[in-house]
Amino acid sequence: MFNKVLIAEDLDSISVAVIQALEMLSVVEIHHAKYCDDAYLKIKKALLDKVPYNLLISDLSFKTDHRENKLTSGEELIEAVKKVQPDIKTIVFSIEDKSFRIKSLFNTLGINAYVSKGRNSLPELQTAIQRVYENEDKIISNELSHTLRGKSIFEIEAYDISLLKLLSKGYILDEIAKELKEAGISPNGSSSIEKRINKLKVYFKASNNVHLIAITKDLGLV
Amino acid sequence: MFNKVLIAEDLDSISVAVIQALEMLSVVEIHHAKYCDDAYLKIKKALLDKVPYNLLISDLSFKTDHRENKLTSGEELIEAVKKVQPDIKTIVFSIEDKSFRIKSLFNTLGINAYVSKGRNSLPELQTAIQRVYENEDKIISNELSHTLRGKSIFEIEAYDISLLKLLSKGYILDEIAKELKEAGISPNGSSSIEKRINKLKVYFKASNNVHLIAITKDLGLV
DNA sequence: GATCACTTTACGGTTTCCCGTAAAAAACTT
DNA sequence: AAGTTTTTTACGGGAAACCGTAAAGTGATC
Repeated sequence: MFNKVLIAEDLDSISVAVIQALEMLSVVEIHHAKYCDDAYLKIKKALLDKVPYNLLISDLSFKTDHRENKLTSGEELIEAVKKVQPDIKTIVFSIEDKSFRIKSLFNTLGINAYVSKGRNSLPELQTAIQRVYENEDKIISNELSHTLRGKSIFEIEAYDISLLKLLSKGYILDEIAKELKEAGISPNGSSSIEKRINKLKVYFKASNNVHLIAITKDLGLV
Repeated sequence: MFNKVLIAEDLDSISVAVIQALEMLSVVEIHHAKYCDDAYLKIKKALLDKVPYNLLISDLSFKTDHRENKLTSGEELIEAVKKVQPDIKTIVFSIEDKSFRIKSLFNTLGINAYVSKGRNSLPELQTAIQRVYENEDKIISNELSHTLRGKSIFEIEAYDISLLKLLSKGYILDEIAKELKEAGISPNGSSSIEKRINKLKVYFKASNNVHLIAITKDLGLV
């Protein structure tokens, strides 16, 4: 089993449970950080001292408070950590359950497992740790695996997300067109953008732009 | 100390920690429900058996899954519980930190304490339980008390929330007017509604309706 | 009950959204 | 290379949002 594990989790109510779960797996060294910055520093320090961590278990969202932090999310933390220690194993333990976001965690960050906080997540987390230790990869906890399978024909792409983001910032069509042109993204004619937004409205069964943003906000796409 | 306490919390990672915290306060009977419906049934059953709960500690948001549930949120649960057992003490333990929503919990549901899940929430939860036991009321955990003080001049009322809710459902002005008339809420002239939405746009610095909904969604108002 | 302050509603003009159609451009086929 | 399909862009008309102003209603005060 892993002998040195770091947990990045802000909620104390969750971290105590995770620590307990790790103890049951007889991990000897279990460390915990409440802020991403702290977690990053611990990993760098351990690396310098030649006693690096084998595994990082991280949440995605961290509450903001009085403290100024460079790294504010699990994504940022993992990205930064992988730069200094590419061989570290990573498990994301988060409440997030939107397939779009989880997929991108595997693809862009190369995490080893994703466990969704839920009604039976502690055992799932334990088996995920076990399987990652045995060098398995791309592990998704039970509760989620079904939602990730049922994929829709119409795949939401990064382009659609940018449109939704710009819309949610209050931009009007012409402004979005201008923005995309400057960013070198195409299609960028206001008519095409209009059409694409229309597709999104059909797909999400939204009756207008306001409705569309409300729905996609709920889904965590923006 | 309370001798019979019910915890309504879906995440197992959190409930084990809360149970532990209660044990430290030497609560003898600690029960736990992962679904609002289960919690409600437990409370009703205990009441019938003449061994009622003294305290309910509830989360606000519960994940949805395959199971069909009547009660889907902590608010609904507390409202239902208070109808069958008005004297029960209630503490909300949630990640929510929007002053508007917390205020309404005290005012409309009459909860006894609110503890925000955070970096030091377990001790805060313990003292809250202690103080509720000593018949103190309207307790707000440390981390939040400051944010609730700094109040704005323009108070967002329930009326505004309904407008935003209807907007986010994709309703157009005339439809909103119609809806409000049927619900007996006034003002309900489309012009007044327009003006009110305009005030909200100024207040939230939104450039149009889409932007407004994006912002208020982020704030958790809708 | 007349005056004043404030709220609610009505109305009109401009802008943007919404939606269909069609032209232009690009990509693909043979 | 010519034809076909698909994607992108352009255009136009009607609906809704946007924004200012004016009228009608409401309530408090004296």
